[in-house]
Amino acid sequence: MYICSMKKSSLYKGCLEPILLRLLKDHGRMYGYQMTQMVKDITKGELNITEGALYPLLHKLEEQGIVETETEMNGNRMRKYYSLTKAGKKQTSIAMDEMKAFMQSLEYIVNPKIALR
Amino acid sequence: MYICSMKKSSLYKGCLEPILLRLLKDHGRMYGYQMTQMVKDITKGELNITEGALYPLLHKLEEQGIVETETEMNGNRMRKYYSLTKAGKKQTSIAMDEMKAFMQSLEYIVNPKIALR
DNA sequence: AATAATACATAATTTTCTTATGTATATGTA
DNA sequence: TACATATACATAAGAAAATTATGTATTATT
Repeated sequence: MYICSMKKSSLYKGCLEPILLRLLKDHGRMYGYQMTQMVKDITKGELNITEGALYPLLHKLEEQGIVETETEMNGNRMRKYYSLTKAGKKQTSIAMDEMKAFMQSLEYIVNPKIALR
Repeated sequence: MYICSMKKSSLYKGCLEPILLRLLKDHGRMYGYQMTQMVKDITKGELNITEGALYPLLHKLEEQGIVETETEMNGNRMRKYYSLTKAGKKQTSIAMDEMKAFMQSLEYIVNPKIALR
């Protein structure tokens, strides 16, 4: 075998939806590009959401009634603002509980000494 | 829209490989079924690795020279033991660093007050 | 003037699961 | 003893959820 310069495959696969829900819960009303920048900022450059993942997911969430949108013009440039619906807030609450359980599970696995009694 | 009993979609998508590497790093030599049971145990039933995800991944890791195998009989029943190769240990070290960075990123997002200075 | 950043969108492809199915042995239980 | 469950592997079909590539267009920077 040979060691190649393994490209870091994305671990956050599967976590993108709860991440976006959390952002919207905390910041109320955001547009897509803003979400990518904010996630990059608060994770110190670690998590970079690709547009190909972001926009289709936002569209799906809108279809499902989790988020609702308002399109605004910033100069000549469009911004599509997303915010949680009532159902979306309920869903976010569930998703956050799941996330916390998931993160605890990862702790148990990655830091067994600390996590286990 | 209507609220359905949302099935918890698997958040650990993408994390399975580092999870298995961590297990093998900590426990040295394990067989597949044992990995599923151990993960279920230490996560208190939260993470349930399906066989359809587990075995193909183990085979891939073997192909890549990350793990090596020894087949043993337990009575009349086969067990295929996996352990990290030298290259696998190096890869595990990298994967663990990535995992920790990822987990920190999730903390930043899910617990912004605690995580941010 | 050219490049990078902002801001959206979508299609093709790949990765990585879930679900279903199959084989076989061992164990617990009614 | 028969049946269900647990142990132990494997693989195929399908779905989910990304990546990568591409496209349009405006604004800011060098």
